[in-house]
Amino acid sequence: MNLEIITKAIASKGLKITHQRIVVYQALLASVIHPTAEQIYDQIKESNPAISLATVYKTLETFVENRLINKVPSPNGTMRYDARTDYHNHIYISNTNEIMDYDDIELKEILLNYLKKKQFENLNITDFKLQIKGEKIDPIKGITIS
Amino acid sequence: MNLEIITKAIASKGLKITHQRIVVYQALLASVIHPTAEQIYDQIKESNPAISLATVYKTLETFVENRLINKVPSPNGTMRYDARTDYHNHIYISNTNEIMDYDDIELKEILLNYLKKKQFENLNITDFKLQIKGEKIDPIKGITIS
DNA sequence: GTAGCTGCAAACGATTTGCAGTGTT
DNA sequence: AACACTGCAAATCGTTTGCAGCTAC
Repeated sequence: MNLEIITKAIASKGLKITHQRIVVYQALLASVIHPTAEQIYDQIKESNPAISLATVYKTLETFVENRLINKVPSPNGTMRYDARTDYHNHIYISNTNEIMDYDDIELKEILLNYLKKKQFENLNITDFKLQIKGEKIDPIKGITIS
Repeated sequence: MNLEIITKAIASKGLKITHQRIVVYQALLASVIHPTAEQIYDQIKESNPAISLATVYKTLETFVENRLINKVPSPNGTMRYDARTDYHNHIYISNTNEIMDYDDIELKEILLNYLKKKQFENLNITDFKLQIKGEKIDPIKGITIS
C-alpha cells in the first residue's frame, strides 16, 4: 500500500527505514492470511532475492516489540503475524489451517460490556478476543457470515 | 485424584493402561497451571525416574487425539496441556506466563446466544472461547474475579 | 502371542544468536 | 562517523521419529 504511510509508521517508532523493513511491512499489510515468517520471506524474496530469513524474523520481532504488528500463536505451533492492531477477533479453521479475521461492532460492545461489569482484581487486561475454532464444510469455498 | 477414574477414562478410549499414562494423566489432572510437556515430565520423573520425555510427548498427543485432554498454544510458542475438556475460557497473563481458567455460566450464555444469532455459512464451529490477555499488577498475588 | 507401548538417540522444524560487514542517519 | 541493521552460518529449543526391546491384554 502507500509507501509514505509505511515509512512514517516505521519512523514513528524511532526505527531506521531500511528496504527490508519496508518490504516486510508491506507484505504483511497486503496479506490476509496471517502469514508465518517463512511465508512472508518466500513472498518477498521474489522481488528481493538478497533478503535473509533471519532478517525477516528480526524485523517482525522488532515490529511486534514496537506494537506495529501482532504475533498470533496458531494451534499447529508456528507463529503467525497480523498487521492489524485494532480490535478484531479470529476464526481458526482447522482443516485448512487458515486464520480469518472476524469483526463485529455488536460483539465488541457485548464483550466490553461484560468485562466492564466484572471486577478483575490484580489484573490489567491488555487484550481480549473471541476465538472461534471450526472447520470448513467445503474446504475450497469461503466462509460467509451474516 | 481417583485412580479408578483415571484408568477408566484411559480404557474407555481403547488405550492400554500403562503406568506412564496413568502418571501423566494424573499429573495433568492435579495441575492448575496448564503445564508444558516438559513441566509434566519434570514433575513425574521424581517418582518415576525411568520415564522418558518422548513418552510424555507421545502420551499427551495420544490423549489429545482421543479427546481426553486439550492442547493449548501459548503466546510464547510452546504448547501447554489442559485436562479440562468442558467449556471454559482462558486468561493469559503475560508477565508471569500463566494460563488461568476462567469460567462463567453467564458468559457462556452470552456467547452461545450471540453465535446462535449469526449465520456462519460453510463453517462448522467446534469450539469458541473468550481469550483474555493481561498482566498481573502484583506478580506475586493471585487474581480474583467478581 | 501379538499388537501396542516405551525409551533411547538421532532427526527435525521453527526460531534465535554471534559476528563481521553494510547502510542509514 | 557512529550506531543500528543485515546476512550468513551455527546454535538452540521444543517436538517428533525410527527402531529395538518390553508389556498389557
